Amino acid sequence: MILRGKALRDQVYENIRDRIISGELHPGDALVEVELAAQLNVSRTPVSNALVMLRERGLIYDSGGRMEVSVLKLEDVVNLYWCRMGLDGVAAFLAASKITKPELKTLETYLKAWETPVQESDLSALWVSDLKFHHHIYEVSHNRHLIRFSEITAELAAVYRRNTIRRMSDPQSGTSRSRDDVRAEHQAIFEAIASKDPIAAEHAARRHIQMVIKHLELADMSLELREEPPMLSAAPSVAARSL
Amino acid sequence: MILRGKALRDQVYENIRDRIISGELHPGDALVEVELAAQLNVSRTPVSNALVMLRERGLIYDSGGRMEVSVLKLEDVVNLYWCRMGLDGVAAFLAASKITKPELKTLETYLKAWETPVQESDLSALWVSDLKFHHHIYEVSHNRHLIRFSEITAELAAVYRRNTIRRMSDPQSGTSRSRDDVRAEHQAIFEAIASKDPIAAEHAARRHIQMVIKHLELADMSLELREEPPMLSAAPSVAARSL
DNA sequence: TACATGAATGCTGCATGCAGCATCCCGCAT
DNA sequence: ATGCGGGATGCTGCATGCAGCATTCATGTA
Repeated sequence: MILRGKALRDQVYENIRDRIISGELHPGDALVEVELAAQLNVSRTPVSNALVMLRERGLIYDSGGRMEVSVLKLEDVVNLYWCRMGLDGVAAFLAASKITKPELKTLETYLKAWETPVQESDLSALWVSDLKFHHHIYEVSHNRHLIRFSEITAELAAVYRRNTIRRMSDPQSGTSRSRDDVRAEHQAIFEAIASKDPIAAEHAARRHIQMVIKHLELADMSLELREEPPMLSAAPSVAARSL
Repeated sequence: MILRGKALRDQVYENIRDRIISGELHPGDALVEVELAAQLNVSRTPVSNALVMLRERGLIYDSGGRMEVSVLKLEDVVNLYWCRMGLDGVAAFLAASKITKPELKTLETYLKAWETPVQESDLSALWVSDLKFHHHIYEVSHNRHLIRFSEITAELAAVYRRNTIRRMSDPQSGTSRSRDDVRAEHQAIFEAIASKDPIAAEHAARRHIQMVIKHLELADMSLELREEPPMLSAAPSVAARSL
């Protein structure tokens, strides 16, 4: 059930991380070692280690002894994407410098996913493609530090995305970017990399993130205006928190 | 001796980190929990936790169960500085956007340290100024993720610097950058930030890191040419390893 | 009624015991 | 001499015991 060849603490880490990203654990929720240990049928030790790892990556934080799921405000996520702008830019630059034929073909595969029509409901499929596309550029950079940072930022961004997904993608908000916009930006990145033009690639990658940041701020503004009816998504976080 | 108000594991983390950076622990050295615990008069638990933290930050790595001090090759460090180029650029951009008068004054203080003549022997003083200068730009960006990444990269770079310091600064190598070069680059960054010109600031910051990368590669080349007499610095790592 | 004080609870952090695994060394056989 | 095998060693990872600290709740007093 929870046993494999891998180290227990890593499994616990992944489990908690996924539960945070999936929204099962809400921002602000306290992470109690004995509870988690009981849930996963392990002792407190691997849980404690996993919490240290989670803290190192910013997914949880130390609230005076208690560990709690990080609460990412818009400012945090915008800050996160500022990092991404720098990192994605460099990754695209390096990728354009050294990408190989087969790597390029793989990248094209992820790009194409945006062209095939997708159900409105199945936005998650697009996200996966999006993640794969960007991650592959990092892989191609063959820069392990860059890859590490991309993973950290991706995990953090995923948490925020989860907690705002329904709100962000709400068609009524009118702030959702069209898939075509995103696709076009990805296309530009891809073409610059394909034509081995590092400067153009970096430029395109940065431009893409700039649009994301712009959209984040716009969406947030529109949300605040409509925030009167508390929140239409998921279970009220208050209830979950007291659990 | 080792007790304070802070958590033991954090103290252990700092202790080991500093010993890695100072060169007391060499790349490839095995980190044995019981040994470290005995040296610091603590149990294995906080040591184990510290090792998890160190691993998360890339200072050590898992070598099939054993934890060993990371071995940073030139390629790794160049990769690290590619990250820095993206991050420093963004930090400078943000700093130029929002720096305040007092913050600017502080930054100028660190800049000035490069103007006062320093003994050839006391290069470490310059490094500290260098670190403070760059770190302050990150602080001013008021972006906690950016600050985090800067600390991670700075720690890793410090390890490499330690292991190449004597070689790099060897006057005979002829590859050392003059202090004036560095000072001029810092000056450019400072002026762009002072004049609240984000684009110029990012440009200057990136240019600075580009020079660092260039210098790293040059220095390494010249080292390889003179590498015949194994290594003139420190104790042979073989001996230290078997210790 | 409001505030202060003290006890009980619950959780973390550290220490230690235990088992499993890999490594290394030595001896034996080819 | 070399290669193979078995035993001993040492280390990690996990479990658990223990103490200290903070929070909370209840009770007593102003």
